[in-house]
Amino acid sequence: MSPKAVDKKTKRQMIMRAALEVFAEQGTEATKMIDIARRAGVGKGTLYEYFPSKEELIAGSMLMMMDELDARMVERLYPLVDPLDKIRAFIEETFSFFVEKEDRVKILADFYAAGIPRPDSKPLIADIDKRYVELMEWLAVIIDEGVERKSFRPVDSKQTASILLATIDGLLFQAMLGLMPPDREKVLENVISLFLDGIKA
Amino acid sequence: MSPKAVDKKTKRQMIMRAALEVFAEQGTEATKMIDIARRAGVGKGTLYEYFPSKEELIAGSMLMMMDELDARMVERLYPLVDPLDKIRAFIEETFSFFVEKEDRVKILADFYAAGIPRPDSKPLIADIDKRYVELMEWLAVIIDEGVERKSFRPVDSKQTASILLATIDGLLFQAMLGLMPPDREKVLENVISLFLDGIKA
Amino acid sequence: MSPKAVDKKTKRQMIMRAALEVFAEQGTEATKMIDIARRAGVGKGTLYEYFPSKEELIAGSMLMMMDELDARMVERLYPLVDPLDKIRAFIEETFSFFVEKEDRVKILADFYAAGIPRPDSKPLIADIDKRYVELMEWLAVIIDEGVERKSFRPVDSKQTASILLATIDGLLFQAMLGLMPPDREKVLENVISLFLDGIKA
Amino acid sequence: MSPKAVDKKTKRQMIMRAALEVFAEQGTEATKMIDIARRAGVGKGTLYEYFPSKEELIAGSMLMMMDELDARMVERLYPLVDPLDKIRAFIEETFSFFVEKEDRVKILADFYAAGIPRPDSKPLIADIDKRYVELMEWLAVIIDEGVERKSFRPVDSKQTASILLATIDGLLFQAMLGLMPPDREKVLENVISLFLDGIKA
DNA sequence: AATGAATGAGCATTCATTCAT
DNA sequence: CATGAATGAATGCTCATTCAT
Repeated sequence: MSPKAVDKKTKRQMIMRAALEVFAEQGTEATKMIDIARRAGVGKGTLYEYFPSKEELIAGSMLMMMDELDARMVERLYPLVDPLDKIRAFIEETFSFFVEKEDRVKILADFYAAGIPRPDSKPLIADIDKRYVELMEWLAVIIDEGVERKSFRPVDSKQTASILLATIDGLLFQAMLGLMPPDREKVLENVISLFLDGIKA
Repeated sequence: MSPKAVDKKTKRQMIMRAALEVFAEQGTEATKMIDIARRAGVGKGTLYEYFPSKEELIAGSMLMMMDELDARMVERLYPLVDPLDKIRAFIEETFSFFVEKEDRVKILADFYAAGIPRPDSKPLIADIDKRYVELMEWLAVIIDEGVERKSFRPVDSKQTASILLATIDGLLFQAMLGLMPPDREKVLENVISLFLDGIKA
Repeated sequence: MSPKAVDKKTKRQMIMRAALEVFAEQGTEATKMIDIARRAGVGKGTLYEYFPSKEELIAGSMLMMMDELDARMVERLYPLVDPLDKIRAFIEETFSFFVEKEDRVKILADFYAAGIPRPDSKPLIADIDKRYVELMEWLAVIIDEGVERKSFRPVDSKQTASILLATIDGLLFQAMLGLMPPDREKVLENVISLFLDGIKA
Repeated sequence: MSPKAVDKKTKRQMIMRAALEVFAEQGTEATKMIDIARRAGVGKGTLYEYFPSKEELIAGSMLMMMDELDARMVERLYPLVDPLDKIRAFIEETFSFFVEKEDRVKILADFYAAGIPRPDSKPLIADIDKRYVELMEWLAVIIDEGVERKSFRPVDSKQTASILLATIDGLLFQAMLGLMPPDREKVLENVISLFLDGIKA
């Protein structure tokens, strides 16, 4: 990797980071290229040196965000052994990720919208569903471990993973709407407890 | 209510229904007023006789959809007594609603996006969060009933409702991305079972 | 043809006429859509009600011009019998057409450029070459008549037509550059005389 | 002239030659500076070391082409004595020049367009009309010689030159549109014969 | 009331030109 | 000298909205 290449890559990332900020504040649609350029501190034309179109810039930014979350997740879960700890950490980490950076959660609606398959045009982000499935399979492995260790009931691990992921997504959407209660700690505990013990008396 | 007034209201609804179809297919942003007009079989100008702007037409359509879901939910749950039956019916009904009509689920991303509070502009749909909260409180009441009847553990009913709603939303989002497994019946059973019994061995 | 249709067609022509004026003054490339709109006394968007793109507006205008010349030519030559008269009238009419309307001749370069076949993109005006060939064949018929009547030497009528047309075009290009002598009458006479008698002593 | 200076001049010409190639393929307007730079094998900035603007590069290239044609013409006609031979050679040489180099003829439309006087902006190539006039006068001298030697009728030599030049230009334009018949030899013969003997029986 | 032709504000994108290296 | 990354002025085109009929 020549120093040039690093610079180019770094600048690309800087632009995507600026874009994500503005996307979060205004939504991808309402965001104009000039807004991103100004936020990134570059000229409008410069954006097109790094991305062929607004669409690609959106897709790139979103994928970068996914990669960052993935990386953090791997790093966080790597040292853990107990499946229960892993799941707890998974939920915690996801929440932290989307809340720590101002408004990052507000990207989520655009993010999902970008993955919707439409009849006459490919989805904005091609493999968002594959990424999602990978995540689910990763969780499923953890759940399988738990089942093997007799920590969990013998559940359908894939569907259980799907449901857990759904719950996390759903809660993030509530946060997006401003509905999350201030004590996230307690919410987390309740999710864990509900997920583990159910609601039945 | 004069017959004229009824006609007006009916036509308004017809337009909103046409709009929802197109929104589902293309997303609200990509949908042009002319698309809606054509689908509704009216002229472009006519839309503006019934809605002052595209924004209001979007908001109106979404609220109509919410009202329809509400009405169906009330009708479906009204005869039920057992809190468990009510919750099961709630989940079932929500899924049916979003799946029975071709692609209705694809409106969801736009729907949530419409409710995001933005710094410099009010959310497209003003009270989406209140509606959401009402729904949650409704569910909370059901859960409270269950707790009272000792069917459920003594949980924080509001948070539990929030979590259940989140799970349902999340699963619908997965469906939106085309990830739902074909056997919704089984998914439903798993959700219910997980929600009731948790995962713990 | 309903009155609406007439209006639509008429307005389309009005726009093309305005466009031709501006094209002549500035060249097609330097002409902005807003220039044409202003000249036509309509809004910018209106142009797009009648033409899907600038390219199509250019092509349409040029074709209209060709049609006008064709129509005039037919009308002018129709009453004539003597091939020599026809050829003289053909040359006269072409010159008048391009000179009578201020600067119409200045469209010619763009006009021909529009017909150039390019490797990776179809020519702007698809059948300009066919139109040109038709014109040549038309002239060839006249020349054949002249040969038959023994007014002309037995020449290759197609090539002779090609050459005559070339001469006319070439003179128009000179006019375009501002090189035409003021006494067009005399030029015409010289062309006719040269074409008929050659230069040889 | 220092060796450096020669290099500079040589490089300038190399750039102009590259430019002409691209102009022929795409037209001057569609040609981007980067296209020329790549074809010339230099950086985009380098072009501006040799030409202050795209406009000047176009003008320079066109003038270079004219100079090349002039030089060839002088060399070709210099040994000839008979005015008829000169004229034949003139026509032949012009045709060869524009056909031998792939697509050179396709520059012609842009070339003429560049010479059109526009109301609010000087023509791209300032003296193209003067060059054209010089060429005509040169031809006129040849014709005068022919008249003097009684080879030609006593014609208006300037107008005759204009007409001959027009014919050549017009035929080149036909070639530009792809209309030239494959047997250029025969076309040439016909032009000569028509020009000399006319068409009259 | 219903319509759709007309409109122009607004935006993504292009590309000639500059200038730091 | 040579370069190409950076720039922003310039423009084709879209589409929500208006309003005369």
